[in-house]
Amino acid sequence: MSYEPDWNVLTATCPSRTSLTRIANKWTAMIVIVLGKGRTRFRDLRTSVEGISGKVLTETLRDLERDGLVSRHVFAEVPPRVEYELTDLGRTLHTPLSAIGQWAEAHIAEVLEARERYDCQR
Amino acid sequence: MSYEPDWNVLTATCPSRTSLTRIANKWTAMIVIVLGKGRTRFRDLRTSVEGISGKVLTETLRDLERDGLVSRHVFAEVPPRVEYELTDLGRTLHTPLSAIGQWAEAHIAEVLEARERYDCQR
DNA sequence: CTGAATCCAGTACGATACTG
DNA sequence: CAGTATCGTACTGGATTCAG
Repeated sequence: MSYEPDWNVLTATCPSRTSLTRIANKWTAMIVIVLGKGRTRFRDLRTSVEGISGKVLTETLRDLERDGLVSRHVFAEVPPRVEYELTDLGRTLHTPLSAIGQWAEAHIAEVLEARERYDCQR
Repeated sequence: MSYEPDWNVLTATCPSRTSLTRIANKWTAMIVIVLGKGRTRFRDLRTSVEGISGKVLTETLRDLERDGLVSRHVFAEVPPRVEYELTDLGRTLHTPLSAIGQWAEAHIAEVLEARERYDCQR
């Protein structure tokens, strides 16, 4: 009922394409996967998502907040503490995105074999 | 049974991270979504995935082929005809990736509202 | 600790021209 | 038609520094 067939991610100018661009992204995927475990502070996200820089983490979280997928909770403390959490909308995205992460982990052996086959062959 | 908990996309050096990087990508998502409908020639992919350049389409298809997700079928004709198709492995990825595409289409209204709220508020 | 602001290298991507 | 090659540009993303 809420599905609107007018939206089509394959159409260059469709707004849903901009949304796809944001969520079909490795950083978004990993952040949402971590946030799926519960409310998390900035620092812990930084260490959980290995290799992400502070800049990219901040920017990605801002974008996710703007799109209504993540909520930001600031505590008036010293040192400051900021926690991030999936919104209801964000939670609906958690399942599909963690499916992607699990696919990567479950099928990496086959992918590595395929790469070796491809690379040798030339 | 086939799930290997040693693999973890959150670990920077884990091979599964490289696989995630490839598949958690807008072009990959759209190409796999189109290929899910069946074997497709290069030109038709080019027009189905609106806005993709020939260069990026070629490069992405090569990478997908290398990872064993897509197979390439060349016909010795003039003018040349090349068709692409999901492999068995690629087909296992089609469901999660089209779920992402459908999420983008199904929830774009909420996302747009959230953006408006966020942007006005500052 | 959070995260804004700079600076800069590397990459992604598009446009164009050209080949078989 | 299906590429390849080249080029220029815009964006991604890391490192560093600084402020609250």
